[in-house]
Amino acid sequence: MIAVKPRYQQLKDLIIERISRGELLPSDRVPSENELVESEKVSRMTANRALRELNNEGYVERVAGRGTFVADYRSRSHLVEVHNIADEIERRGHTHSSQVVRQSRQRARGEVAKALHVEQGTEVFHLLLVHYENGTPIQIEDRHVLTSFAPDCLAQDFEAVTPSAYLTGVAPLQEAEQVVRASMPIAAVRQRLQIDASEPCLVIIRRTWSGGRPVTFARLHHPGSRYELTGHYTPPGTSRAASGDVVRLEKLSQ
Amino acid sequence: MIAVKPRYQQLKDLIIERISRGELLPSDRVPSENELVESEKVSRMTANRALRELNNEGYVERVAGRGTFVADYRSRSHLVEVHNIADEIERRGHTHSSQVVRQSRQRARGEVAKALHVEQGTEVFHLLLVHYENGTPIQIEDRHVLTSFAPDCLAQDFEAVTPSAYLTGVAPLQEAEQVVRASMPIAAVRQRLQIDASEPCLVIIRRTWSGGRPVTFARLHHPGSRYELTGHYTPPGTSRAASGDVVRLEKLSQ
DNA sequence: CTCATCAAGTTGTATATACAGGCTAGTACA
DNA sequence: TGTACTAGCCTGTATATACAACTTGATGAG
Repeated sequence: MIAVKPRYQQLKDLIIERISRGELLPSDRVPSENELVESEKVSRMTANRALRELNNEGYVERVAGRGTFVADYRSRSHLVEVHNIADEIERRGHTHSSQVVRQSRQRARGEVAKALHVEQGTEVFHLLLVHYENGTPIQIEDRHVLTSFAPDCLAQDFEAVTPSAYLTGVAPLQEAEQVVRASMPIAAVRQRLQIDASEPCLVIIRRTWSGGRPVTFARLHHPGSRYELTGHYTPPGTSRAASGDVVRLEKLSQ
Repeated sequence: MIAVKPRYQQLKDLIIERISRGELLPSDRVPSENELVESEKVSRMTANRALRELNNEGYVERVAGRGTFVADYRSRSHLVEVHNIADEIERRGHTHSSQVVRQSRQRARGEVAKALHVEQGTEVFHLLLVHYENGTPIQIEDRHVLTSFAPDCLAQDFEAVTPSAYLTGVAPLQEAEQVVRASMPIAAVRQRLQIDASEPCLVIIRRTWSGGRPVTFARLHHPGSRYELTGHYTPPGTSRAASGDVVRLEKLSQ
């Protein structure tokens, strides 16, 4: 695209860039329309359009009389929905805990190498955790992460901060792809989820991009009898105006 | 909400209303900005904002130099993603067929009445179909529809036109809610899907609204070994501008 | 000290105006 | 006949201006 972007788009890019770089953190104040008029030499209507669209897209929250503020990741349902399993459980009023089974450096092969777009044998981090809701196993998280993306991955305490929360902090998610399946688990999975041989698993296989390339690949196994995936959709035109709170895809986390 | 809506929102509502009523059909021309200036006594910028937002929300397509046109339902990935199973299968280059097992009037009770917000015992339509991909069963569609929503439901040939396609034609979808589960099916389901007792099902339970109230409630059973749900998400700020084609939730159909 | 009032800054909306650029149909010209 | 061009309509953007409504903090009266 050689054509110059319109001015309002340049303003949007400018602010998204500052947010992505962590220069502006959630709930920080974003330059007001009049400040943008001065600093960027645009008319107020142009600044208004930029901030208004960023608001519609979920990047910022605007309050008449107060100002414009960087939206909390949590409320950014347009960006990849960032619920980690811990939040999800706590929102239900239950207690979350997790146990790290494996946290190691490992050579990617087969499916993993392919999913992460790396050569067979490339070193990646491997995490294996079991998440519990009120002491009952609810998810096995089997995750591979690009070493270049999160170099300090081995030093993290993932029983204190979930991988999802950690990875979100390392860099903003930009794209996600997931597959949901129903399947019978192997014995090792059954044992960790404490389910019997007749119970299926809801399996989510998720790949997440940042900076244009896949950075993490996760397989999440859930006991079929204790977990379900819910989604709720409302089109922008209708209830956006009415309720103001649109949830696009619940429980899609990193 | 007693407060009057802003003028640009009134214009949007006006046009959405015309589309919903079928007065404006896909690819029909929508009044131009200047026509709205005259007929609605607004400034061009206000008309511009209304049409621009309708464009962003997927209701219309705009072409500089030509005009504004009602978008094809199919391309409205913002509204509830309207893939019916037949399209999905044909896109894979396979052939779709279906068999109607039951198509009747029935009294709603229990879960169905609750889901559709009607009294126990209210008459609703009940559809039970099996969908096949290349002759192999891929989905059992167990659907209940409000009689007031689709009065001619019993007269339809659902082996020719899928319920999803029919219902989309009757009125536009406005809201959808779904739950995805993995579970072991009962014998009747196993038999219809031609699977053995050790195979789980991916079950989608979906409720769809139109005009502010639930109009259809569907339970979709898929063989776990032959079906998976895929989703791909790209945030608006990033690839919207880049690719221009954002798919929000694949395979979510009515 | 407390409460009411007010000023300043902010967003939200609406209008008038202007120019650039895309598309189409009809016209003029060869 | 056919081609080039242009007038007219369309969207897309940008600016200047105006007023309303909301929020906060300061100021002043009681």
